[in-house]
Amino acid sequence: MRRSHPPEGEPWALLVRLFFAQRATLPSVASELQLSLAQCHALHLIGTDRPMPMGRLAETLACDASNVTGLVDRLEARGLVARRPSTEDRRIRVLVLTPAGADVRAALVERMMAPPPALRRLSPREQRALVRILKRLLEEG
Amino acid sequence: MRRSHPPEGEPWALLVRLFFAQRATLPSVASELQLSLAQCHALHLIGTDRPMPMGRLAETLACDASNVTGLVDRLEARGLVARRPSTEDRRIRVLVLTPAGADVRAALVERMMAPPPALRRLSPREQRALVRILKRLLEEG
DNA sequence: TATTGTTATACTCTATAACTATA
DNA sequence: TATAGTTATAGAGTATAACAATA
Repeated sequence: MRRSHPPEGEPWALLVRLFFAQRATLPSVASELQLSLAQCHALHLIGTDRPMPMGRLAETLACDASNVTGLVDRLEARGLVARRPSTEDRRIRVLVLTPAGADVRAALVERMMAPPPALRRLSPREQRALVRILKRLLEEG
Repeated sequence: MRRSHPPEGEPWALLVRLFFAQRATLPSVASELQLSLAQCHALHLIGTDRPMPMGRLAETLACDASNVTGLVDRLEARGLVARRPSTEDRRIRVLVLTPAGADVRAALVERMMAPPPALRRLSPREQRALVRILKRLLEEG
């Protein structure tokens, strides 16, 4: 194996390890809620701030529109989301969460956003330093 | 929407945002190399330190063994991996990278591990602080 | 008997292309 | 003519259950 990536101690290598460690928990959360990863992602995006047209969901998920049709079909069949006609453009269908969908989404966000125990072991000063650094990392992309 | 998850400024919320921002780049790396995400993951795991029995790959990928059969079928059809009989237990098949597979894997790791430009904007002191904090976060799991 | 990997089957995810309704 | 969404179709990922070879 080539050693072209950064060595162990570099910050990025550590972040990647943290990503993978965290990524491993998402499938268990998903199966706990009887959702696929794609459904988790979609449910997370629907019903945040503003109504979600299907086209915008496809764009945000970076997938084809035809894919969203089937994805929403299944979420709708389970009573989690509903299609509503747009009042402005009759071609557009906006997605809304049903009460059941809002509950599942809340449970999902709850578990997804639950900080790992290791984070609580950081001192307040370390937590502030981490927040400051992460904000700088998120400034651009 | 319920506000049960940590508010914006909390370190974990920021890490999750960074996680999703980074995760969004993997599909483009994958399609660049003509690989699916599952194939990326498998290729990354095969050919690291020791030979990889199919059963251990299934375990590490947290998926069923029958899934690994098809996954390896396709990687093998593309000439990236090969099945070898185990010398110790004739039920076991171990996976090895072909030279072409090692090249693709190296390109994958190269791109996956490339630090984002934002990381370079951190001062050396910030980078050291980040490394120290991330090591503490990774101590346990 | 138990374990490793495969096969058969079914469902979900994903894309491309052709289509309908609307703009 | 262009756009939003659907349908048809195909390939990949995933799981369960039944199976063959080996332990």
